[in-house]
Amino acid sequence: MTLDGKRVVIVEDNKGLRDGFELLINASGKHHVVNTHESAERALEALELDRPEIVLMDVNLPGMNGIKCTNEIKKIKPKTEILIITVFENSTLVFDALCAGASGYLTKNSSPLEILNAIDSAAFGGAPMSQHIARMVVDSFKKNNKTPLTVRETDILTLLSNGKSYATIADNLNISKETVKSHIKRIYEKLQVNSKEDAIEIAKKQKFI
Amino acid sequence: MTLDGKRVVIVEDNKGLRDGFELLINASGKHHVVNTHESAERALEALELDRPEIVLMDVNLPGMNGIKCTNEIKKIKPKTEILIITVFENSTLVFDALCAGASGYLTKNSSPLEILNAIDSAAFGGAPMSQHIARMVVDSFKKNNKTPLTVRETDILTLLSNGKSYATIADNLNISKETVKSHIKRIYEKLQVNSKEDAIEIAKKQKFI
DNA sequence: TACGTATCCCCCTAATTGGGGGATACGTTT
DNA sequence: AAACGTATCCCCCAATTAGGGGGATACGTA
Repeated sequence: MTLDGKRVVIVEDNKGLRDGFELLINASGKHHVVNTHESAERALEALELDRPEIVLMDVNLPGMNGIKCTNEIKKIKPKTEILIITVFENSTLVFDALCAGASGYLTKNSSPLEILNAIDSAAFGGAPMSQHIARMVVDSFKKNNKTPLTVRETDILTLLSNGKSYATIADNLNISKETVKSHIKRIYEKLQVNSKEDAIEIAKKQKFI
Repeated sequence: MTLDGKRVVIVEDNKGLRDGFELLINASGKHHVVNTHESAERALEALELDRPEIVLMDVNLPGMNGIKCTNEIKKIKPKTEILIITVFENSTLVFDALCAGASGYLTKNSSPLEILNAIDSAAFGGAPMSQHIARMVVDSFKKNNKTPLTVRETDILTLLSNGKSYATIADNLNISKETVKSHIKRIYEKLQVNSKEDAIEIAKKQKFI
């Protein structure tokens, strides 16, 4: 497969790393770094001139952080691919970054080759992630198999947790509203709660739903 | 990094592919195939004897499908790493597989090297995915930046969509219940709905929340 | 100045929720 | 055969909630 060179911008406050990434990418001959910035604010100011197709973004920056910056860039130029490169792999940070529109998430111990591959991958519509991050993301979907709830109860609690009323749930499942009530009573018993809110909170925490 | 050989089981109804995968893995010298099965039912029967550490699982199987089988294996042996290998990359299928506990999702056009790498990755706690699948998964987190809702309104609708009552939302945000009501009125106006259920449905569909 | 945003208040009614008490039917396990 | 779990449906009742209507104040920005 052929690969056009992409316009890359680097946002990283550490000068050593910034220069290192720039050298690495330019030396590869595939892509070219059009600019580098030491803060999110500077990167946003220069966005229209830089016209990056790919941005390597640090998270911990002086002033505006990299996640907020990702969000801002996506608002202005939604097609920009943003790769987070950071030492932190805190799960909240990872999911916040992805919600903000980041296309990938690499840790700074990635090898030069991995970083170049990640840029290629992003250029081709992939989502490069460090192994550990990828597992974190995939695991976030995984349901707990040790649920005390029956399939029917799980269905009903899931609908309830999506803001549906008893009537709507009954309608969706083609059963009577009274049946829904009965199931919910059992759910509350099993989870040892006595309100919708508590049931949802506990069930989500334990990934029953 | 060193790598212990893993016990691999293949579940695939196509004999050609099944034998091909087996040959590939055994020839690599890293891992060994302890058994292969042409159906989910057979694989489950043999689970205790096979004691697989990694399972390559097809989705389209005669009888029980690969996703249901993934769920069953995870119930009995939660530590088993299951890699889905299929021609289908329908998004519902991908997310169902991950919810069922699959650790990775590869498409059948993956090269032999990619498949071997995926097994290594799974053995090391990664989550191997084809580029396109990875992007699908990452994109599922992405919020729509073109929301008509303000930050405050988005916060409130998010809490509402998690089953919270006006009172709880007010409490969480340290504002009066009347303020919550005001915001919700504005949200309904903007989304042109007049109920919680409709607002949540529309907002979710458009990834405002 | 006007607009959007965020905050708070009143009134009112209908719908919803949750707790209590049941019942029937079906399949599995003891 | 009896007990259990599951799924289905019904009644009554009280408190809370949701939604619609009408406001107000304050702050910052266009």
